[in-house]
Amino acid sequence: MARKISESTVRRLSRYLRRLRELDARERRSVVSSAGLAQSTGTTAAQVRKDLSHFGSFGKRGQGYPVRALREQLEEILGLTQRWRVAVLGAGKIGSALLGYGYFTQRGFDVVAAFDSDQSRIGLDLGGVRVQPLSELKRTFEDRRVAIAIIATPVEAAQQSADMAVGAGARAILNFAPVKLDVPEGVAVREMDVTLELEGLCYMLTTGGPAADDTE
Amino acid sequence: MARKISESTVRRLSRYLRRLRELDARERRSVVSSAGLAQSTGTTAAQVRKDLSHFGSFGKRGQGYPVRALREQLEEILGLTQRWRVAVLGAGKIGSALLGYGYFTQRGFDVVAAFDSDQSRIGLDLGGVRVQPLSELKRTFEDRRVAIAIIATPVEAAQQSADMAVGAGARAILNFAPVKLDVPEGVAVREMDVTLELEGLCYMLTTGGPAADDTE
DNA sequence: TCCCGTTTGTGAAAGAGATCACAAGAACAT
DNA sequence: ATGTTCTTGTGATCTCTTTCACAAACGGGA
Ligand SMILES: NC(=O)c1ccc[n+]([C@@H]2O[C@H](COP(=O)([O-])OP(=O)(O)OC[C@H]3O[C@@H](n4cnc5c(N)ncnc54)[C@H](O)[C@@H]3O)[C@@H](O)[C@H]2O)c1
Ligand SMILES: NC(=O)c1ccc[n+]([C@@H]2O[C@H](COP(=O)([O-])OP(=O)(O)OC[C@H]3O[C@@H](n4cnc5c(N)ncnc54)[C@H](O)[C@@H]3O)[C@@H](O)[C@H]2O)c1
Repeated sequence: MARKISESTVRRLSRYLRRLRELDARERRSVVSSAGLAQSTGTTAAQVRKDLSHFGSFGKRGQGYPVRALREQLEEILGLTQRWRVAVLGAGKIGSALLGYGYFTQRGFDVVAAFDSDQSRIGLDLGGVRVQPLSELKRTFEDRRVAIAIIATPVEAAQQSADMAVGAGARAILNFAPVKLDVPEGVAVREMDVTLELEGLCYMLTTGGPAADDTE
Repeated sequence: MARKISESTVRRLSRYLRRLRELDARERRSVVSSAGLAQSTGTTAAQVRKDLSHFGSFGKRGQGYPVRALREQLEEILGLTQRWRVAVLGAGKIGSALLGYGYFTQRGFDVVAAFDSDQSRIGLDLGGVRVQPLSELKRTFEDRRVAIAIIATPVEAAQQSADMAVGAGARAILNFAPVKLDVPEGVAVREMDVTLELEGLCYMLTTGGPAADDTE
C-alpha cells in the first residue's frame, strides 16, 4: 500500500490534519465534507478526495468524513502514532524561540535537548531544557534516541552541525540556516528560509497583482 | 514580459540568488556553470538553464554564467532592486527572534515596526525597533508605507492580525501561525509552519527510512 | 583559419500532478 | 419500496513541470 506519494500531497495531508485537530478539539464537529476541508486548507474538494484515496476510503458517501477517525488515520499515515524526540542545535535567538514553543508537545514532538558552542549559553534553562556543550551531543543523541535535529546555528556552522547530528544518529534535519546542507543518502532534510519566502512575496507583488487569475 | 512562472520556479530562483550572493561576496568566483549552481542548490543543470531561460539568456556558451551579472538579473526578476518595508505583528518569542535577525537588512528588507497587544511589551526596544500598540498600527503602516506584514501572533489572533494588516495597506503576509488565513484577492500569503515541516520529515522516516519494510 | 573541448539555450518527449465528471453508495422521507 | 438528495471514490483527461538530447556558440590552441 506504500506507493510513491508526492511531497505536495504529504504537505496537504499535514494541513488536513491540522484542520481536523481544530475541528475535533475546538469546534466539536464530528463530520466534515471534502469541500469543507478543502475550504479551510486552501485546496479543492477533488484534491482532498484524491489525496485521501491513495491510502484507503475513509468517508461515507452522502455524509462526509468522520473527523475523529480521519484524524487518527492521518496520524497513522504520517507516522505520528509514536512520539518523536527532537534536539535543537544552536540556542540563540531562533533556537530559544523554538525551545519555548509550546505546540510541539501537543503535536507529538518532544524537544529533549539543546546544544550550543558558546560557553556562556551552556547551562541555561530554555523552555525546560538545559543547554549542553557540543561535547555531550553524541552521547545525548544516542542515550535519548534523538531522531530529528533542528539546526539553528549560524550559516557558517550549519553544515558542521548537520554533520555532527548525522554522525550522532539523527535521521532527519530541519534546517533554519539559509544554506543547502549536504547529507548522506537516507537522511531527510527540510529547509525553512524566511528570506526565501519574503522574496517569493516580493516576486508576487512586483509582477502586478498576485492572484490576477483571468485578467490578461 | 515573463508570463506564468510557477511558484516552484520562483523558489529555485531565490535559491540560485542565495548561492550567487555567496559566490560573489564570500568565494569571489566570477563565473559559475549551470551544473555548479545546480549542485549547490539541490537541483539539476537542465533545470537551472530552463528556469533562467524563461527570462532571457544570461550565460556564455562554453563558459557559464557571470556571477555578478546573474545575481543582479535575479534581483531584478524577483523585484529586489527596491528595499521592502516590513512590520512584525506579535512581539513574542518568534517575533523577537525575527526582530533581532540581522540578515534581513543585507537581503533588502527593512523591519521598520513591531506591534503587540500586551501592554507590558509595548515600548520595548527589540533589535532597534520599538514595540507599538495596535492602535498605532494603521497610521504607522501608512506613514512608513509598509508592504509586508509578518504575523507572529498566537493562532487565535492570527486572522484578526491579518485583517488589520490588510486594512492598513499590507499587500503581502508572511504567516507564522499554524492556520490558513483568509485574505482578499490581491494579497499574497506565504505560510511557515514548523510543525508541518516536522511532520513531513516523520512521513519520510516512517515510510522510506528505518527498517525498509516493503511488506505488501 | 580550423579544430576541439566545453557549456548554454531550447524544442520535443516523458513524467507528474491536478481537475473533471459521473457512477455508486448512504441516509432519509414518503 | 421507491425516490430524492447529498457526497464519496476514481478512471479519464488535461495541464503543468521536469528531463532529454543536441545544435549553436564560445574560447583557446595550433
Ligand atoms: N533570528 C531569526 O529570526 C532567524 C530567522 C530565520 C533563520 N535564522 C537562522 O537561524 C540561525 C540562527 O540564527 P539566530 O538569529 O538564532 O542567531 P544567534 O546568533 O542568535 O544564535 C546562534 C547560536 O548558535 C550558536 N552556535 C554557533 N556555532 C555553533 C555550533 N557549531 N554548534 C552549536 N551552536 C553554535 C551560537 O553560540 C549562538 O548561540 C542562522 O542560520 C540564521 O540565519 C534566524
Ligand atoms: N515560538 C516558536 O518557536 C514558534 C515557531 C513557529 C511558529 N510559532 C507561531 O508563532 C506565533 C507566536 O508564537 P510565540 O511562540 O512567539 O508566542 P508568544 O506568546 O511568545 O508571542 C505572541 C505575542 O503576540 C502578542 N499578541 C497576542 N494577540 C495579539 C494581537 N491581536 N495583536 C498583536 N499581538 C498580539 C502577545 O502579546 C505575545 O507577545 C504562534 O502562532 C505560534 O504558533 C512560534
